[in-house]
Amino acid sequence: MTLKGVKPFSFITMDVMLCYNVRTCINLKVNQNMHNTKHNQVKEAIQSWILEGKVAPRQKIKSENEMVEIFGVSRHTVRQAIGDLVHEGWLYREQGRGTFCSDRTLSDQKPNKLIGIITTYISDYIFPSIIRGAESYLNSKGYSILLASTNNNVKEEKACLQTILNKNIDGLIIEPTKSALYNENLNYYLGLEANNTPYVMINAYYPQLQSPSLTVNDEQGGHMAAEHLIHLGHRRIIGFFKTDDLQGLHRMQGFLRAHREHRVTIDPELIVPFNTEEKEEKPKEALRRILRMKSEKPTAVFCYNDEIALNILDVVREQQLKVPEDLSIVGYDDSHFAQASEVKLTSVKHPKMVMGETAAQVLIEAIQEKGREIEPVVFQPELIVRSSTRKIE
Amino acid sequence: MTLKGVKPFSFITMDVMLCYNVRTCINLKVNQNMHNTKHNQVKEAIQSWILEGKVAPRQKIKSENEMVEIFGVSRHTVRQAIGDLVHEGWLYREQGRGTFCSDRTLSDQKPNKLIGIITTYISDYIFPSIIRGAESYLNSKGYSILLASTNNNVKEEKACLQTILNKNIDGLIIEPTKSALYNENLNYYLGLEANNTPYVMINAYYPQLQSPSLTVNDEQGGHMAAEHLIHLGHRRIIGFFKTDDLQGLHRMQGFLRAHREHRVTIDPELIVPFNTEEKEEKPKEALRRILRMKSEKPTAVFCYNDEIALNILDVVREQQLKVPEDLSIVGYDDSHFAQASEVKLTSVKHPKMVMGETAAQVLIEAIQEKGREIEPVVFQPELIVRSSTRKIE
DNA sequence: CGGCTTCATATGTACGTACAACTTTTATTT
DNA sequence: AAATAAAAGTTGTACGTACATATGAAGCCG
Repeated sequence: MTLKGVKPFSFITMDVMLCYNVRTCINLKVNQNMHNTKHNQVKEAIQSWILEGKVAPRQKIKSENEMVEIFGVSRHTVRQAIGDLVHEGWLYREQGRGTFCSDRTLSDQKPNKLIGIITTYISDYIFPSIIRGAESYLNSKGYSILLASTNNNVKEEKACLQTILNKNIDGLIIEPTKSALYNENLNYYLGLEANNTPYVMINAYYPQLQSPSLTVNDEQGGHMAAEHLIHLGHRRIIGFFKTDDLQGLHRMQGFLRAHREHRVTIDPELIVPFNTEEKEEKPKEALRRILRMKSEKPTAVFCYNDEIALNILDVVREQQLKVPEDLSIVGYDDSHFAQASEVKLTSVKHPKMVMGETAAQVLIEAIQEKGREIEPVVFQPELIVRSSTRKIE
Repeated sequence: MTLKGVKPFSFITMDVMLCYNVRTCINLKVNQNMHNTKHNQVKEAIQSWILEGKVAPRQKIKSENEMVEIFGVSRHTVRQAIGDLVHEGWLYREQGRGTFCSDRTLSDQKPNKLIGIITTYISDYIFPSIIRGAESYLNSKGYSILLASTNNNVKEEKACLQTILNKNIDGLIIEPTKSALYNENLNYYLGLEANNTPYVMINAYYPQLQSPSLTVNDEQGGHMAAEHLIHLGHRRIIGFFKTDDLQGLHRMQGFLRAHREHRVTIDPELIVPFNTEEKEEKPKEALRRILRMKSEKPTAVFCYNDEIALNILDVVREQQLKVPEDLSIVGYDDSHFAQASEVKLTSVKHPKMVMGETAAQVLIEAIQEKGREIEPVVFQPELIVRSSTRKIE
């Protein structure tokens, strides 16, 4: 009874001899693992295929049943051998497809089943949805989540990156800080790549870095919102845009493009940029100022997001105006806020939970299949028309 | 044919059902890893012995044949489960002697600077504040955060506890699931204590377990809200209470006590209990029903939280009533929502970020000063009076 | 008592069968 | 030609058996 396909050893014949051999070896603490069990011989045979280059990484090896024939052993024994090699990282199995040689080029780190997530704000109104989407997917895959937030502050981002990268994570989902500006933490991302740790950026990306990202087509979102208002007959539309992240700039681009395409001239007075620190007061004051102006009154407002829209609504009430009769308003994000007020906001909707989930998904794929490129995903927004906008003459 | 020693699931009976269940779940990308294979159930059972402290390090666990009897599965299956756990470092085997629990304390003694946080909902409107409070404090102390959410579901809580406890955390902040009901995961908390890992509960606690907790005095909050309305002259006050967590029950208690103290009789028709699953529709329908009734109309409403209050506001508008002229409304939590609408809600405010921060603080103290008892903290709520309540005759 | 065997019990190896779950290929139908 | 169904191939789970090997305790005996 011999293991057919293997050269060096035969079974029973060597068995007795080797028993003594092994026993003496044990004292020397050498080759203790080299029991000449059948599954170990099969294991070594497979291993030699890999080492000798007979199978390349990602290439399918012989099926279990073929090996049963080749080695003349039971399937159980073959599975035992393969199982060991899978645990040791030589192979991976895919049900229904086969067993494959893994790419052990730079791996060799025990999987921690740990994913880092860095967001700008934890308590802001839409990020929890994104986190939740990622959380539910990752949890279902047995991964844990390491969470940190940067408060849209580059220094804090640096601190987050440092603490999280110390934890030997398998992957990272990050919403970059102030993406419109130059970021001094680029080195950390380059380090991630050098370390072969996959990462995805959500909501934004650094143009300098060609990093995989999931984004919403904000240019189109801004375009949709503006076009909606223009189609309703509005010609003087105020636009509030946050300009320290790319999302705001893109929304503004789309907003302007819609105006150009429909040959609506833009009054620069009506374009109000602001940054994170000014979000509470600047848009409100700008609106009051614009309403005081002698020139032709604006008839519509596009807001960077629903939160700003609600602030704007406060000013509208204070000025005794009515929505949508006197002023149409379009928000962005389609958050809880959009339906909280007496005026149900027309808003640009985009996937939130799904984005988190997708981020998690592509990340896990990149982890499981080392070396696989993460392809950028762009989500298309959708305009949800409610009662805050109306047609005018 | 059932896996005897394990409570929750039975095999073949569930097997076929779950096949389909799993298949549908896959589309939802949920729980894909939680195959309910027999060897996985056995594995989890053994793992829980360890986590719950039923077997100490270096102690022998039940033999394979005993487990065959206990679980009613084949030896092959038991070996598969044990094999996995050996690979993952939970157990080690010695031929002829038995299988033993490995001593994982010695191996990774180094402080991990890792704190687990388990909440019910991540995306719900006030929890992000709590998480953020904890996050900012912990980050400043150089700790990282491991996050998971239970969706207020006991089964998911179990899964969270298992994955997080695998990660060798230094401490745990947990918001318990459905605290008004009996919880089957108590063993895990006892295991934490046995393992000398400090933990704090927030928002709720299990009376059975004498666990350290941070809570809001919800009884007083309910009392304040009701007393405020009674002082304003209201005598028929509707109360919406969530009754599957302790917070809701406490708010109800305080609400009732205020009525008793001021000798205001309570119409049972006006007390509306609901649970998590019914929160969207039941309160709204109840209000419509009450307003249709022939009896004397109620003049005020107390809502379990601001989210419910906003739903109620929708019904109020639909019925063409005015707030506060026709109906006074008091909310709870003083969330963003309280100021989102045209009616600025009177609401019961409690510390949110501060609670998260305090939880983190006491936990870190308990970690640094081993053996120190964590003293329970009760936060006092505060009534923020806005324009949704008014005096009546 | 010390040393030996024997026996019960534990894990380790190896064989076998059957069916489930998944993927890919082929054949069939529309 | 495209959509659909069936078949074949592959890994995954689970049952069973048998015997090998290692340990520890009980019993035997010089």
